[in-house]
Amino acid sequence: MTGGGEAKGSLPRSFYEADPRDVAPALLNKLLVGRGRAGRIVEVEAYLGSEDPASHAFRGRTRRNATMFGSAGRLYVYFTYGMHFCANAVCGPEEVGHAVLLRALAPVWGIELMQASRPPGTSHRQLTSGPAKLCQAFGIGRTDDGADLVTGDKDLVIADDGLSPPQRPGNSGRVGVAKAADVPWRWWLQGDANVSRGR
DNA sequence: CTTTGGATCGTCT
DNA sequence: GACGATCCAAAGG
Repeated sequence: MTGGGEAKGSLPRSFYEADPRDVAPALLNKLLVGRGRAGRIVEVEAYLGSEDPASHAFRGRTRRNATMFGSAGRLYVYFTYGMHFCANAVCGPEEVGHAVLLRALAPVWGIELMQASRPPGTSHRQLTSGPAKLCQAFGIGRTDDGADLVTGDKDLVIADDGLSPPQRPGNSGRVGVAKAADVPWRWWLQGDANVSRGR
């Protein structure tokens, strides 16, 4: 019995109600499932809200980042570089703006649908090997901001299929951030071909 | 293999 | 008006 209106197989909301530096590595080897597709999470980064100069939430709540200040277990989707979307799992208590950026997946099923959502000729390894790539492969866009990963109201959940997180994940500073470049809040599944090129 | 620059526009100052 | 939690193609070694 899971209770609480959880979608079948999805992680409980309590999973997300923790420090993003703990949630992030715990998300490795979980599955992003929905829209006829599934991918195993192989790379993540933690962002610590108002305490973190690199976080969108650092300078407080705005219209764009409002989802980060809401319930844990929702998806924060933002638009950047004039053409890309990236997706985060909101963590921690409400009003603190904590989140985990989903940086890369290993395709598991629905691969033909992912191919169809990416540019023609995209290789298997490049389907979901970056934060904007995986959003494109799953058809995640601005209307998915705020999607509930626990109830699956937008047909997107994170599920546990029994594979544990790696005991010894790779760990480094975060990619593409100018500020707080020293903190090692990026984790990945070592040896996985779908991890994005770091720095 | 690595490096560089263009694309493209919502958001906040 | 500046600048992205990026990606890709093209150019250079």
